[in-house]
Amino acid sequence: MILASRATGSEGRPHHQFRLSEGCIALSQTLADGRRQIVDIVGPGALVGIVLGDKNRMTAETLSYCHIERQHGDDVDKTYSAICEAMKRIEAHTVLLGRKTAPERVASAILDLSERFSRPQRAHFESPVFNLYLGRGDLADWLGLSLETVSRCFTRFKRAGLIDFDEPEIVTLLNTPALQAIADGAASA
Amino acid sequence: MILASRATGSEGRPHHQFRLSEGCIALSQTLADGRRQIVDIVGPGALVGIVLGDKNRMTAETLSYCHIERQHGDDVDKTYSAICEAMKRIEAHTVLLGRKTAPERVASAILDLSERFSRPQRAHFESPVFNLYLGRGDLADWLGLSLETVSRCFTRFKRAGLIDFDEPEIVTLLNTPALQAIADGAASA
DNA sequence: CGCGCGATTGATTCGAGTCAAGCAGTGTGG
DNA sequence: CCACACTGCTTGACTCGAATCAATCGCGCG
Repeated sequence: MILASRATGSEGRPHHQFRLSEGCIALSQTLADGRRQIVDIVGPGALVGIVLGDKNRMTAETLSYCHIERQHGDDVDKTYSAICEAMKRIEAHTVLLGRKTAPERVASAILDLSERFSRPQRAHFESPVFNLYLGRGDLADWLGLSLETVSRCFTRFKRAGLIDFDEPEIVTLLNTPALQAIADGAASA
Repeated sequence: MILASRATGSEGRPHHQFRLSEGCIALSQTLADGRRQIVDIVGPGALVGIVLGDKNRMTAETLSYCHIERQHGDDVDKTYSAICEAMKRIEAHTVLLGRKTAPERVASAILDLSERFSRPQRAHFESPVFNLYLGRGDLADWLGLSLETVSRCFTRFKRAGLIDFDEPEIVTLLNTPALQAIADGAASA
């Protein structure tokens, strides 16, 4: 499914925003020769359409069943805090893309997505399990890597006992602190 | 000069924003081991403090003499369009960091900065000259490259007759379309 | 002068990309 | 039911672009 990117009026600020209440959406841009970069992954609670901005050539595609509700633009405080969230995500991602190594990127992504898409845990002592809505190729386009490199990092983390997965999209976190250390650039592998 | 990053109220939306009327400011984040990433370069007319968001650990440093004026937060339309501009900049930069090669990044940066910091041209047939407010190291931290790679790209463009410079911070554009082609990933070198 | 800082240039290394199989799961049609 | 194609993931061998390491240069300054 492709969403049209018309959430705003012709020039001024938008009269309403769209809030994603359920699901996962990827916003991406593509260069002339086909190189693709996913600019943001939108999860439940976030606004679709801010990142789209006003006149940006941006493609949005849903990565799951999605439910979007209209939020009236009058709720300025709510909108403002959602914009701040989006900014924070993109800033953090900028650092990731500019300065982190491949394993650091993948660890960061796993932790980020696990927080935003974690399934309700049955018991508090269970390891958190979550659904990666992105395939390896989408992850690559989000993290500025190649599909193969992403895959290699996953198997490396799996072999190191940091994560586990049987189906490649359903991931269990086995050692969150170690992953965090890698994501922060404090650990070697 | 280091600016404190307190432009907002404790939790809600800010009561006022700060608009940069003159000069150039770099907003950056740094990883534990010292790797630095400049997240945005703020030029005249743009708001300082949006990108800072609410609770972001972000360093702002001026790269020139700067003049900042307070803009009251009530001017929502103006603020909104400034936010859109900032979003556009960061989105474009995300694509740059994730998917562009070193020469493409440098060409993009030169064109971006030339637009935002071009000196008034004496005559319309003159080649545009502008002041790079960033040194090679800052450019590297902005473009996700090493200082040396940035330098090499500059000399490469100079030898190819695309740009010229005597002092390394004052650049003349000699072939804007070719630079644009490189920036867009449509040309090889 | 001698020092320090920023930029340039060169030689070498290395991380991630590319190219190329191979494998499992899923669906389709004979 | 099986052969076949197709899609997404994994794995391995090799290449290459950019990082790193290391001089060197030029300039401003105490």
